[in-house]
Amino acid sequence: MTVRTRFAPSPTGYLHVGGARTALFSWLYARKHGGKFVLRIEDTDLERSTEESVNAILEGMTWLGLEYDEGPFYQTHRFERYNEVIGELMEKGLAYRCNCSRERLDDLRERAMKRKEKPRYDGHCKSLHVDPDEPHVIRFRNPESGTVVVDDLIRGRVAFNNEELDDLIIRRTDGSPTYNLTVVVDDMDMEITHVIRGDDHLNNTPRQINILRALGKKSPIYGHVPMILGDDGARLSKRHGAVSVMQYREEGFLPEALLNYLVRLGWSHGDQEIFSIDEMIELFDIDQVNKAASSFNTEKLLWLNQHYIKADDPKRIAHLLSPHMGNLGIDPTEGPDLVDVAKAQQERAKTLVEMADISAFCYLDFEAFDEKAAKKHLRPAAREPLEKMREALEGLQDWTPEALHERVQQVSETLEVKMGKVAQPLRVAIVGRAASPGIDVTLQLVGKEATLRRIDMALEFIRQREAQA
RNA sequence: GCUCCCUUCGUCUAGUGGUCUAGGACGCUGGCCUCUCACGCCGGUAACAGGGGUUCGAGUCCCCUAGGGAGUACCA
Repeated sequence: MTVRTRFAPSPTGYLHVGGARTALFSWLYARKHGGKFVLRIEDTDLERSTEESVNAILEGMTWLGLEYDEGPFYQTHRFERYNEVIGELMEKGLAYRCNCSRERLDDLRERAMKRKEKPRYDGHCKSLHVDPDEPHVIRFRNPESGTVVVDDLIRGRVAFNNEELDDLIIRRTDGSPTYNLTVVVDDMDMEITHVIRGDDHLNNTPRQINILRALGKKSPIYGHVPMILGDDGARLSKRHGAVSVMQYREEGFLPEALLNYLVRLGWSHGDQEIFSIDEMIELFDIDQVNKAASSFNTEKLLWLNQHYIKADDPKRIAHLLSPHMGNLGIDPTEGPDLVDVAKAQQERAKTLVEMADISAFCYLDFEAFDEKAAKKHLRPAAREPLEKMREALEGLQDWTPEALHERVQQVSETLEVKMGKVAQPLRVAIVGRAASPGIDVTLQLVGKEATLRRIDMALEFIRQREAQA
């Protein structure tokens, strides 16, 4: 049997991390077993579905590299097929027309709640004849007794009593099919073998199995993955910051970091934290996924992101960094090679946005020195070291880290001070802040011209300070 | 309300009856390294929701309680 899994989002918003993880698990399962991964867009809710959402979901999947083998299939293109199946159920007496008014239904629900019972449709129209020409919905005739057992890959055996279920609507008054019918038909037609989806669907599963049975089909294997909560343990929502996958890209995250974070949320392989895509495919197993919901922890994602930034090829980092430099109004071709910058900053940034921020000095003069840094390092005592450095650098032709390092060292030896006494003021002078890569590399990236100009700025700053004192 | 699901450090998790005075990771924190920041290295902090059973022995099996979550739509 060839494994076939699917991801079936409804296009009512962007791709969020919960959906992305479900898609990842589904994708991994298919990849692991040499199967196919199908993408299906569940857009039968014509009111809420939008094309922008479809595009946002597709974009998110592409960014994460979760490529699908078939699809995207759109449910709105398959209404004819759904009606065919509904017709089949009608013919076999497994579905019936119902013209109960909303008022009657609301009343029914209210009374059941009052009696402390689960609200269920009472089957009022089950044995009545409803004229096909008058407005009506079609309901599925759910078995009245017996149990439905779901052997869930993650939850284990879960049993439901048919008494708890009611005759659900499978076609609306406007003729459109409803979710529980379309999933069943699609999973059946697309020959989905493993349905891996969010556990908010666990309660729907027995209904779907019943429809499948009525159609004389075997049900697929289910795996209901728990949901993801926000940092605070509450349900993930917009107030938790980035929940949209694409927003993580904008915030400077690497797709492999998000993927690695997501795969470890609810799943583990011993003590291993870092997984390449190939390792995930090899080691992941859906039945080892935790049953409990887990909280999204941005701190750990940040750590993983830094790990991947550190480990990646500087050329790729530079490539990904480029647009973030652009966001700061910097054209990276007008200055040092961005690859060298990336190489110098790889160990210093948790995100590409942060890397762009701490690298801007390589391309642009800053407006002002960081207040704290200037106060501490651009003081009168720094004037002499800076003047000496300026002299030492002005005549330097060989602007390489080695030569630069030597000059800084020479100046500190001449002045008989520790290297920090020279390097720190110099750093603040040319970077504007107190932190940067090694002073030699920093000098190299800034370049001779800007270095001398900025040292002069710093000296002027110190002079003014002396004048004020 | 009713049905279903869940419960190990703050967070992600290991743990499938004895090797658990509960391991790893993030975070936080002490130190080392050091021209700054970061990286790296060494150390510390912190958990089996509560209560009953079963068993020679329970984080691990069963029951109850509590607390979370989902569903209960002519949404998906």
